[in-house]
Amino acid sequence: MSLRYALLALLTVEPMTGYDLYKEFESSVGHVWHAPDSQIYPELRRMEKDGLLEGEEISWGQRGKKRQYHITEAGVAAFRTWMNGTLDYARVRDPAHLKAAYLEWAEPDAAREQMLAHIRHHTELLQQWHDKVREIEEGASPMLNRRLAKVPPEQRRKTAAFKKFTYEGLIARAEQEIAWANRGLALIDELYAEPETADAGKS
Amino acid sequence: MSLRYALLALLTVEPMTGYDLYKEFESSVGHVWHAPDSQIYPELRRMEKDGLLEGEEISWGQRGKKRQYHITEAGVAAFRTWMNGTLDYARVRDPAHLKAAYLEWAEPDAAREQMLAHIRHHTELLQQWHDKVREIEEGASPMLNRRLAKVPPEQRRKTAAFKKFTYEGLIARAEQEIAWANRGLALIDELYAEPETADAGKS
DNA sequence: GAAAACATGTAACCGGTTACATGATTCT
DNA sequence: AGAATCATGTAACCGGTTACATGTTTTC
Repeated sequence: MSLRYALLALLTVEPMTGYDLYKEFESSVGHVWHAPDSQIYPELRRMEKDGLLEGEEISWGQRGKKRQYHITEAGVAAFRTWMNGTLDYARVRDPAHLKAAYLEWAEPDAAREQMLAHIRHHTELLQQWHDKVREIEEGASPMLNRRLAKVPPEQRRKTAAFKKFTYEGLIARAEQEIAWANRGLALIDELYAEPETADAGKS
Repeated sequence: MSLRYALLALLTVEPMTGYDLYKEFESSVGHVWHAPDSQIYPELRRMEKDGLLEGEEISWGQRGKKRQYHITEAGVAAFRTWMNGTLDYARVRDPAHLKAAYLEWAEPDAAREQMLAHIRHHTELLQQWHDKVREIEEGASPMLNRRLAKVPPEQRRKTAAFKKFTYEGLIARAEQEIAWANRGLALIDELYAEPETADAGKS
């Protein structure tokens, strides 16, 4: 159900179309919550039916039109309620660590490749998140700037600080994952390249 | 589809019933991959149909019976193939960080409570994982011991090392999450308890 | 004129969750 | 005798993914 609140979060800034929101899910919010367009459009309809949003047909060019949604008071209240409530944490389900636990079943090169893939994956994320933090620090994030413009001055510091705090957490996590995978590479080397204990016995 | 491979991983040690496997999912593998019994039983049936397992009716007490599954050669091959292949990483979907990004919408106490809940959650996990590592180090893990007994001597070191490596990664992650939430608490205090800038303006 | 971007959906499927349902055995 | 544990499922639902489908507008 977090998709709904991610959408509400964005719509507290300004009215948007499904496509606008989808674009945001490919960049800003997409860094903490991903959603494909095929999930966004129907969810917006449901949210409208539930009174959290109001949609308005807007013409676009000659024949085209688009539907712009703005958040209702009920929507703001729902978002606030969600923000004040507690989350329940999902049970662990982590394919990378599941595989790591049985890495003795993989060929040494395949095992190394898993660790390298883990590093590549998290390095990419790290890059994105670093860029985001820099954007926030330089005041170069369009979405955040529009949000800040809407918010009373005393709140601006908080708004920016929590965004930065979020990305810093993600960065620390990615760095940890990279460090772990590097330890994995070292471990694989240690376990498989042992020249002196020349035990030729093979299974 | 990881459930299937988690089940195969366990069944490489010895034949088990659905209930045995379910118990393991509450303790050992459950730490990296959770699954409820209602998912395990039908999956075992499907795996049998796919030739990865063979089930055998075993009588239990007077009238009772249970179905014990053992892995087939095809099952071992499928597991090995999965272990040698690469994983694709799911897109980020992280409710805790999503909420953190908009924490200015929560009451200060609610914001603190989120951070405390984050700390509590990860402290619990940390506890479990530390216990697991200790168990591995002391050779007190029944499942791992049975696995080690089945494996050729040269492999034992690897088998235990990768388990420990996995848990150490989870521990480092949990510690990082706790550190992040503590930084969050400090940030909330800093942002909300600012006595000198007595800006009485409220929205 | 073609390609990229804007715009909005439906449908089939899949993995996972929650609730329901039942009964046997073993332990105290 | 009753509780805990062993044992095995079904069914409804839900959130998310992938594929399909279509058309407009803007940019090059």
